[in-house]
Amino acid sequence: MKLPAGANKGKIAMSSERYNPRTAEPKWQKAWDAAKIAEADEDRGKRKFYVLEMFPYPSGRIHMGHVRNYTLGDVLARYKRARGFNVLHPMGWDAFGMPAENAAMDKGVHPAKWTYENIANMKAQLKRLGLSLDWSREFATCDPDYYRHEQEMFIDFLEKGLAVRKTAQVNWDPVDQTVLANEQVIDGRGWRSGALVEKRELAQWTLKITDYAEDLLAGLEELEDWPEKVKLMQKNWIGRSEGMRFSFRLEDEQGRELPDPLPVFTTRHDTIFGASFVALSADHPIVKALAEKDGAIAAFRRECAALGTSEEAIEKAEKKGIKLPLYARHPFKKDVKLPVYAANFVLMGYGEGAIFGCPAHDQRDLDFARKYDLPVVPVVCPKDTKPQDCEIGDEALTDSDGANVVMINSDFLDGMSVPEAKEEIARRMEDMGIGERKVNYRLRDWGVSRQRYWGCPIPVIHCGACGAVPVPKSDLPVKLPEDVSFDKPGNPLDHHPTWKHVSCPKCGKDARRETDTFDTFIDSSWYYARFVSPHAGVPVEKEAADYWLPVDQYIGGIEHAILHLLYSRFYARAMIDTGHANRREPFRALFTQGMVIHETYKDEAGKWVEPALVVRKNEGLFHAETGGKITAGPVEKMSKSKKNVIDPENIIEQYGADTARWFILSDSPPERDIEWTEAGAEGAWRFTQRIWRLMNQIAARPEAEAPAEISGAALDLRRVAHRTLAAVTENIENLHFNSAIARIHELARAIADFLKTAKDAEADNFALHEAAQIMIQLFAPMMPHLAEECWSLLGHEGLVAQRPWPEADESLLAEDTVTLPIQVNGKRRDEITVAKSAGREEIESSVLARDAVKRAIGDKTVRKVIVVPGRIVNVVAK
RNA sequence: GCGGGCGUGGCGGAAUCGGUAGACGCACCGGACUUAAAAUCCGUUGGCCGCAAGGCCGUGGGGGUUCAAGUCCCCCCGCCCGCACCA
Repeated sequence: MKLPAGANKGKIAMSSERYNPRTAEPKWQKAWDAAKIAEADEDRGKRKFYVLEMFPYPSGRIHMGHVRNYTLGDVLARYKRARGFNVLHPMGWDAFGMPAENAAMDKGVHPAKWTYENIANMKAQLKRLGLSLDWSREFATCDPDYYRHEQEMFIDFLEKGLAVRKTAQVNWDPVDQTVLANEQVIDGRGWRSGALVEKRELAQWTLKITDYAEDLLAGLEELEDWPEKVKLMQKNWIGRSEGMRFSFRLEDEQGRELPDPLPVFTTRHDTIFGASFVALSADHPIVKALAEKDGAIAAFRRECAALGTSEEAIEKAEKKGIKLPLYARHPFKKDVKLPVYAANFVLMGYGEGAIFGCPAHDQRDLDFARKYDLPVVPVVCPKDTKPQDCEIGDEALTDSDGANVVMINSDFLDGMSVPEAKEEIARRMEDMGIGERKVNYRLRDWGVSRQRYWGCPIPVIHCGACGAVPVPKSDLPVKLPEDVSFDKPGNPLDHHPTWKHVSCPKCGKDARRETDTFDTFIDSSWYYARFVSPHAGVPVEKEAADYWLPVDQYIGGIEHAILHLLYSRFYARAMIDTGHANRREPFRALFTQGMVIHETYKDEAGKWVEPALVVRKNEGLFHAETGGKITAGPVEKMSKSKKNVIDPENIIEQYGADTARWFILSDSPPERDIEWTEAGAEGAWRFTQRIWRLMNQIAARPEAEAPAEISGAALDLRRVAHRTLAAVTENIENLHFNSAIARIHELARAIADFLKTAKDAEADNFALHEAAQIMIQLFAPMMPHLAEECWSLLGHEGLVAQRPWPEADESLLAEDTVTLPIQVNGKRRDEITVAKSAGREEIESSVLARDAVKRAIGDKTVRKVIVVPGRIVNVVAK
């Protein structure tokens, strides 16, 4: 658009109305939909960028955490598109799970109806945020077309032996009436219900994640763009430890040797000469067998089972045991028999469920030995202590550093370092054929059976004759029955009159369908891969996966550091081994965002009050309705229970999506918690209006051709604009959105200042239009609606959303003069502006000639002048 | 207990490599415009001393390395997070 100089000038500037997001935002959202800006290009010749945010559970309404998560992803998606990438930015729904069943029980709504209605609501809310999502790829995990592939892959896992049926002690959530995986038990309580978890023996389907323990650990090394914290948490969770598995010969009280030796696991085989007892888990098969004949042992077992696994329970729990009528022969001391106990601190699920106790060098063993008056023999001694002076008090000596300690009281090991002693024992035990080196993991296999309705049916049929038979793939999907009732506790699938009664696919006899459904974490373990070919007849279409995977940037909350992110990494591997994909790591880069937090409020009665009802006056806070005094409490994660929730819907209604997006990006770096404040939101709103006024002023000026010569203030403005462009580009690349926003504020200020004195000259108008255009493009990823509105106001064609990212002019980034701070003895005293090309001597002499410098030097002698080119000058004087 | 992170004005935070500490925003205060309000605009704001010029102190505390430390090293304090009887 070219206007004659002066046309419209004044008129527009005077009449610049306020920017109205309520009309502008829906308009541009429609324009984007029509232009399909967010749909990934099928052209696979282009560089791709797959940005994914953790998909939401369709609870019914979006919350501020979603706004933050999806805004972060959207900024990146829009930016990468402008940089010429073929961007995949999809959205779906993690739609199975308990809340839908709870709604069914509370309100009598069918889980499917409840879920799909919630999805519709939330989708509309997400659209109002102006997110550039490729909705053509949308799916919900409860769509039979999604879960049929999950069933198919499970059948492949079964064939590969990656899925097995195991009877195991499981975590039982008595409130949700279902099994939980280890990862889903937090501090002894169910992750969802918060109920104290009980232990139960149950047969259930298990995925062999432990087969990949080593590879899951090794793979962490390659994940350079994952937060160290998350990698460390996964590493600790996998919990690799190197040690030995070896066996004791056992004798009964009459000295008769038992047929089977007793294997134990240890990482401190070097301390074998300090062994003074052997301890078995209360759930060890030997203890179970003995308990059948001995009431006291049976009672001890019951006592252990009753013990909770919560933090307090473990901390308070005394080391306790019961002597068993057995002895273990020491492998290296001929005549020594060690007493055998069942002990409450030995876990059946780790190692062999049996240990040898060396009290001098393990705190638990020491506590136990003191209680039962067992010998405490030190076998590792600090180098600076004489062996005969080495005594153990209430604290075990656990230092095993080769440099600090030495072996004592250990026959052929005496004088060795701990690593040497370990090696020697390992060698001897291997020679004797009683043990071998072994690596143990803390990680357990993943129990995936859940006794629930609203989940993916496990595609198996139990036949009296044939056992567990996979449903033939041609019969997939095994669909959930729709006519279910929730009036009885327990699993509605199990109660259904007909659903489970089927014939065996193998022999045709009457059989029973598996009524358990999958843990919903399975659904979310491979959804990222489904997005590459969401309508394919196979789980993942190979060519699409080869092009799009892995996810280039994954964004979500830290709370999934272990659960979801570890399961997904396992699934990627299992899918390779079953021929469904070929990327070992699903997420190349991971970003964990902080929470959205808000001040809490209480009224005089101590009840929580929602922020909307709090009025701020000079004298303090008051209740909007009752007028009572309000006390502000700590700033905490938004939660319904504390009522400190801000509904994104209200914010969008009041200020528009751009303001919400801008504020949530501006105040804190994205990995940290951000406090939502009314004042901050208003600040963001004011900024949108300020931009709008600026743009109106510029629009009133004619766009000019670049003049041959440009100097003075116009040149300075161009410099600021191009420098801001370079800085913001780098900030976005590094996800430093808060800093990017600070730079954009500065550019806005520079444009406003320039406008005060700008003439109606070609150079000035050119610089203004250029700066405006750059600024619009810079904030377009963050405030996309306002950007389009300004773009069109300035008369540009098309959509900013489809414009390539601007390039900074290198010649404008370079400075010809530079201002150097001058320090004298490390303290800043003055500054000097010199030509960039100025030499060291030149700078030095002009620095020393300055009054402020002379004053600071006083009567001292200049020893040295340090000139760091382009940085600083430091005069050292004594 | 084990492992990890963080600590900068009234607040959120900025500060590639060690190189002007406090960018930018919020809040506050002062001013302009207005009959008034809203909106907007301009300005001040780390602390102490000083009329000013300027000086001294200052990134949780203490020590160290360096011409120079928020940044590197050692010790301590405080807060936060993860795991937790894992042999």
